[in-house]
Amino acid sequence: MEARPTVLHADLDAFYASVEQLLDPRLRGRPVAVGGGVVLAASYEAKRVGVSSAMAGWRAKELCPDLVFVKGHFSEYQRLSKQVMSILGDYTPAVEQVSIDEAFLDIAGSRRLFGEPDEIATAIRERVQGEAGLPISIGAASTKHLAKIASQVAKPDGLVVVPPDREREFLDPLPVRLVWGVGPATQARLEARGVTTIGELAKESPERLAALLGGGAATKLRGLANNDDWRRVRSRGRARSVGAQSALGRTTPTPELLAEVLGHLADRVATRLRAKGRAGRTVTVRVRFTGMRSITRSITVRDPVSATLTLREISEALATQALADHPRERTITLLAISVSNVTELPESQLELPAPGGDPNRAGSPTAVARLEVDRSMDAVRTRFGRAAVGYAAVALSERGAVPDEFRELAERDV
DNA sequence: TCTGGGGTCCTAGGACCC
DNA sequence: TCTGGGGTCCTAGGACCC
Repeated sequence: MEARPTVLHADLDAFYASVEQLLDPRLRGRPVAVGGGVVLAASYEAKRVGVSSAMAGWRAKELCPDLVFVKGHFSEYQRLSKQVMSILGDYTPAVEQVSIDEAFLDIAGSRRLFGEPDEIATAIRERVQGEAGLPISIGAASTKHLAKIASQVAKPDGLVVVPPDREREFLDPLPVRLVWGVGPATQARLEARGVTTIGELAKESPERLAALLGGGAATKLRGLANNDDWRRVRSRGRARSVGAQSALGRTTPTPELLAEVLGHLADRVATRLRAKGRAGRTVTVRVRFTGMRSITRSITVRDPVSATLTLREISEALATQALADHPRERTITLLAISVSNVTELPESQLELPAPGGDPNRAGSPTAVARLEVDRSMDAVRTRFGRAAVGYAAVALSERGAVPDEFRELAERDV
């Protein structure tokens, strides 16, 4: 273990909201929420009175009557994120971007050039503020986990360096919720046993934790609480699954509705897969009922799927089955498709026509024809934009959903 | 009026194979 | 004839993260 903090975690503060305040000076110092029906991001002025992301718009307004809603400048988020990541890359090649607004840096090899961790972190913060106009918090420590906790403690607009000889002292009094992997459910279970701080978690017996959380989770959590974190900073690989979902409000699931919504989702997912020359063998459909209860149905097929129509047919069959299994549920609130078991799209799907009309068989005339239609459509869209062409049933009724640009911000490379 | 949309990983049981 | 033990894959659900 390195005897100095060599991992930085850099985290832009209230990113989307900060960008809006940067773009429109009138918003500075005021509580701002990006979004409308639902809060996608909140400024610190809004967070202070309890507004948080994913909160229903009406609820946020209730908590904060002065709240200003803005629609969001999604291309600016993308641009500024790239600019910030590029600044980070000036200090080390080992940058692991976690999301649009967050990254780990391994600065073990940067000391000669740029100085001690606190000097590097300070320089980064000044440059991000000066060049991009955005506040960024940084945590510096010997491991990723600890660096991440340090940046959370540093927020907003701060820097926290944890010296290696004071890690326990730093960690022990903090709430368990700061441990990576402890969400509301785990927190509640731990607190029911009187475990509220990381120090208490670290002292828990392995047996008691395993009984409470299951063996795997217990081992992982004890490790993190004891600061045994071996994870390296490494650039992020490709996504292992691709999905899309649509919240529907309260809706009656007619066959027509399934066809329309799943058609749209299949189109999004399959288009992304084809764009990267990939396909997936496992298709999972999720149906959510009122009260956030949700179920999934999945199937793993022999030949990887990337044709829109094939994905749509499989999804409709799975959704229909899921609904048939729950005949008493009359209302659904969300439909989702996910494709996993992702591999390269085999060339054989185009080159080796097989006999028979089974669209699920790679190389069958039907399968080849479907992919050809898809490729033509992909090409038209590349030239004229997404709305230029689509399946008839997919002519998406705008359900007041989140704009596509926002979806794209969260997409990972397939 | 219960909150969007993109993901990852883990668990547990069953099927199937050797 | 019943028994073992290990490994892999698949499905469903759950928790978590940004």
